[in-house]
Amino acid sequence: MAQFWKPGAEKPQLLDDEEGGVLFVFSSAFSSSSSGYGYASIEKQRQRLPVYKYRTAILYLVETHATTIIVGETGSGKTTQIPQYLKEAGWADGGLVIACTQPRRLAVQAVASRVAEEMGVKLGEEVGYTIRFEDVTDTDKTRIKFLTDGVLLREMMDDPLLTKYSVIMIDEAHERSISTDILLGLLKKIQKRRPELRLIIASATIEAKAMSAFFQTRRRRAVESVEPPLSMEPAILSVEGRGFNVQIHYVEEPVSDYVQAAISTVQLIHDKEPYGDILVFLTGQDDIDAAVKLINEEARNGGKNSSGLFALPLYSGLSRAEQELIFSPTPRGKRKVVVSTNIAETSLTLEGIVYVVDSGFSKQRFYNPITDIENLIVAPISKASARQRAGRAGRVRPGKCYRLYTEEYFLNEMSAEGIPEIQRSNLVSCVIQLKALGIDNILGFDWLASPSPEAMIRALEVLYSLGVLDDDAKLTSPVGFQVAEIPLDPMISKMILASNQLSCSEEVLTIAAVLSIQSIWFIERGIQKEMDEAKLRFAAAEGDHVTFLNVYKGFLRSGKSSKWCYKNYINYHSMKTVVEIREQLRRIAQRLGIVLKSCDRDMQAVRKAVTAGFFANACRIEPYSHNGMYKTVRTSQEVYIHPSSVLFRVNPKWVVYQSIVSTDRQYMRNVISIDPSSLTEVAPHFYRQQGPIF
DNA sequence: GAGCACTGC
Repeated sequence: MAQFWKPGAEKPQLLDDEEGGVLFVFSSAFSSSSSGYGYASIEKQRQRLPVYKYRTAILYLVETHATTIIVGETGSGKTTQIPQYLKEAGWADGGLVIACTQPRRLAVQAVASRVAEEMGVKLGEEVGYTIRFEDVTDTDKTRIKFLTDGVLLREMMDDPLLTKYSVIMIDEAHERSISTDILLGLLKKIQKRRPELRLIIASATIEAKAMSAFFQTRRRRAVESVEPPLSMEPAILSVEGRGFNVQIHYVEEPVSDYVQAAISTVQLIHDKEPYGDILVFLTGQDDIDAAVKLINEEARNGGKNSSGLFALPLYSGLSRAEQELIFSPTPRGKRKVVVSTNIAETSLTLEGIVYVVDSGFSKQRFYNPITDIENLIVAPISKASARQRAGRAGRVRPGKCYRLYTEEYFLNEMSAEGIPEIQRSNLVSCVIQLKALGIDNILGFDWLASPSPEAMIRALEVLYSLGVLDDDAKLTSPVGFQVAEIPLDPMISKMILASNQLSCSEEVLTIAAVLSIQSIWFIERGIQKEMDEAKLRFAAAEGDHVTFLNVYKGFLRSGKSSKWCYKNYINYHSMKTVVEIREQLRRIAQRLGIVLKSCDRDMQAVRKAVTAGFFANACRIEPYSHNGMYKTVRTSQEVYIHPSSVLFRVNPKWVVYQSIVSTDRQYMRNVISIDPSSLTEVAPHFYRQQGPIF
């Protein structure tokens, strides 16, 4: 491990961290020159951040090491300060740019505007940001650029060595999103070609050792031609956070029902503890709605200990108004309980939380490459997640965290880190992106965590069947390159390409945009009947895809009205996103030479285009089936049409689906009826191999 | 008869 201290400075201490690894900590503040901006109060605030006393150390490490790993808890100020330190030290001189990536759009925007404010510059000039649909940068002026890691990956398609950047900081690396993992693998490759490029990997947890081992190049010797010599060995620096102390409580015996246990714990806190809001982590909408109802009923029925207690749900599917409720300050004499999914673990930060109740579970995605199905499964969280959850209690003052599992379980059974997303997902998009960047040997790629060979092979098979890869697993021309250019699931991209010859690109672009978001329907319990009736107003006999076209037309006709959406139980937010994605796709399609044409009422063409992308997901209803059982053509799996589909209970003989959700049954989502002859027509190579099926 | 969370030229 890298050992460094600045000559003449106090020698840093080596400390054992709690996982038994060695960390590098500086024991006293380093002197730091003022940056000279005329904002005294902001400058003072900056200096109060924990990261400030490491300023000189960070700059020295970045100068002398190709890769610097910074472990810093929330509140250390690393995200906003380090890019500024680098800029002040001259890393953006000569027209170069300092990049800092985030996994989420909101974080990119928030951090960029904060940094622009601190520097006293207009956002979009010296400090800018880029997220999908929004490029707030100026090619000539922007020196510090915040962006999502997905955008940086896309930028590599045009500039594989990312030559305009002098330093790239990958933030929140511990979250291990697919994009982060791919990016880190590629950046390691770039480093070999561009030794002058500096990487900073910022992570909240002590995964630093694994990360450091990954960036350890075989060539251990330093590059000595430069001064000071550049070490290829990663440096690790730990920066403390600024959270308050959180006292952890465990249950003595394992609980059997964590919803019930969470409710009792909330009541216990309300009964015994001083004021302060409570955040409860459960797994999904079902659990959450049930818990909220029970807590509020107890409070209303005048349970003597429950007065003043009120509970609110929090999950991604909530409307704007419901979300605002959660962020409004708690009235005096009241105690707010927010019952949330994982969304409150990383994406949203609630102020005023003093108590956290942690069920120890979350819903996680798992991919099975054999069946090619992604499942959502309630699974135990990792120690890292548990710490993150606990930390939510210490933002305003010292707090308490009640874990609904035993200490013994936490210490001995809970895994240190979660399984990285790349090992839990379908890899088609990831593989095509690597192929487009010229990485031909996917199996031999230098992964931070290697996906299973089965998953990689499955992805290669799917891409081969789509005609995106050839026999040598190289991108085909033009189809492969075109599909890679479109920022969507390759099956959807293939559907768009097919629409060109079928003269229905206008319709298919709309369908593609809708298929690439979660759902356009507004979801609320208790009003199912009204919602179903509203859906019937748009329902098309062909299936969900054509229904989406009807909704989109209606939305445009209403003048993109939010009222119209509300009246029709359609998610206004989703529709706005659909319009944006469609516009982006329209531009890309035109660049790819796709002629924008409408097929008017000829839905045959639309069905054929959908089939050209999703032929591998063809299903036939079981003969004499009275419960709507289908079998997939490829693997003969039992599947059913999802109750949210307009084809639910309609059960046409042949369908293709977009995806499968797996609960007690395997449900097909987004289903369209097809003519089986079109399968052999659009994918003869695929259906000839499968043997006689009709 | 039913939905963890993010994200992309």
